[in-house]
Amino acid sequence: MDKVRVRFAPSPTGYLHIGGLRSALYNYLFAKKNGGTFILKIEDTDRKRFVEGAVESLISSLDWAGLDRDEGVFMKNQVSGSESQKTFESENYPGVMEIGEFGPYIQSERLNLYKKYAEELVAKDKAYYCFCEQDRLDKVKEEKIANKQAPMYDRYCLKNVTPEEVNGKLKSNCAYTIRLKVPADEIIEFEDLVRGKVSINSNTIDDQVLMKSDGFPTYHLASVIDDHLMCTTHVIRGEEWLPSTPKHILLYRAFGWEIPEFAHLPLLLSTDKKKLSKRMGDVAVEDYIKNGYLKEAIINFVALLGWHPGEGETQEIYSLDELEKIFDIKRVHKAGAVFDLQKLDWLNAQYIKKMSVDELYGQSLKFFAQKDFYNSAPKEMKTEEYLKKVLTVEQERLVRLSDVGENDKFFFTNIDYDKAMLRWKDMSDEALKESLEKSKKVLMGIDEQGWELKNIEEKLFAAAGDKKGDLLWPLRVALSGAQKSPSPMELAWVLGKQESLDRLESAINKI
RNA sequence: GCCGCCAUCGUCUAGCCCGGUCAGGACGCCAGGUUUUCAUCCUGGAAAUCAGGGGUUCGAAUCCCCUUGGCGGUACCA
Repeated sequence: MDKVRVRFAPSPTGYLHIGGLRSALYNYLFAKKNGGTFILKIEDTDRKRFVEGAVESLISSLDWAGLDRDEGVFMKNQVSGSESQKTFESENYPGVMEIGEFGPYIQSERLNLYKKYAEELVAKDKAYYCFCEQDRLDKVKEEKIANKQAPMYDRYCLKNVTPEEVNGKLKSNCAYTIRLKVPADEIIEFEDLVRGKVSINSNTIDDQVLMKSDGFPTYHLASVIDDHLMCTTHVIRGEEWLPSTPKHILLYRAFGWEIPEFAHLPLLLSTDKKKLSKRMGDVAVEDYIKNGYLKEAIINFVALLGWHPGEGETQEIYSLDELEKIFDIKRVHKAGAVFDLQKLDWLNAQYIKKMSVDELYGQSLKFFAQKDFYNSAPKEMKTEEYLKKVLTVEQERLVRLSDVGENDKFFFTNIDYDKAMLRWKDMSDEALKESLEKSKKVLMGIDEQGWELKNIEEKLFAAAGDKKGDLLWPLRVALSGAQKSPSPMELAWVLGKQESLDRLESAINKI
């Protein structure tokens, strides 16, 4: 077999869709597993749906996820000078660089190529010029639907326009499209890597437009030409392409080109089992990044949506490295998978627990910076040391990075609470005051050097004896102003000696 | 409408190819335990008559057929 070459080919119509990320991931994993090449190309042939900045956004989401390309489209600042491969700047996107022998990798920069091949198809009598205007096309479609027929093009231009007329219209710059001449009564069959044998009767296939009147190719033409010229060996893409694959096969045949292998991935569905859409919540990878999900969790989660390593594998946590080793395209499911956030949350929490405090700190800073309670906190509560302590305590409770501090705002703000909250069970005021004084005494007895979690715990537990609640509950509330919080020892440790004593003092003053 | 694809706990799934364990795991849910609260963690539980119906077979989630349902496509969008 030729060296494996696969591609991810998004359209710059918005941000990277979570389903797109999964397609990219499966392509990437398939390439890695087989020692192949992973290529990123851009399908920007629809000028109406083009979104400014989308190419750059697509690239940055892919990079965030760590799906490194071997070839294709990159940001300029990513390209190091020592690349041995051919590199060149994109014509249409200023910040973008293309790397590889098969470029350009952006379809809008390959227009001449598509035109040439489309004309070749006409010359071979595999395609024809069509001069029909949209009005007529719409009318034909309406009639067919009214007659309960498939709404296909009626081949008017193939049947009624003579070659002389074609030449005349071409010379006078009439708008035209080029359509595929689909042969009649043919069963088109192919072997899909995940679905097995798929077959369709050519009579149900429309004479697909290949070149649009604006001079741009349609997806069908462009992707086939690219895949051939770029030596793509495996076309791994979403299931929505399954019905048009026979058109692509017809195209390969018309050109006399070798047909690549196909693998059509099941769709990602929202909880109502419909195709995952914006209405059901976030679908853009960027949104997940903003919401504090880790790339490890997203990759892990999305990998298992429609694929499983097989019998005997009961593990749920897989790193990208592991996935690269065990991925098998033949084990991809056929049925669509519902995208359910609960398991993602669980996975995310698992990965957060596994992080070092340094890592957690590094990734949490930008989330802290978005919080009002953090921004208005005093300087000493924004130091690296202080935040790392907060994070140490929060680590096992965090589900998303964006939650940092949310449940422990008292680490950053003045606290305010009702005196009654201080009371453990039916403690008297007397006993309560005594309890707080006792805590104060214990904490005062620990010097700054000894202000370590372990030491604080030891001393406080020793003082509490077997009536832990009597001592610890009032202390918790005094330090946090909250009923739910980390342990009072952790609170004291994070807050530091002075702040802890201050908060205790003001609790005592409430009584 | 027409064409195509698909179908195991609420969700992600193992098992299906090579018929023969109470159909296994994970998330979520419920209960209990650990714990000064919350979270973590541990233990246990409920949860799929394998979409339905027919075959084939001593025996079917697994093989065959039909039905139903869901999804996708049906654009000068990808």
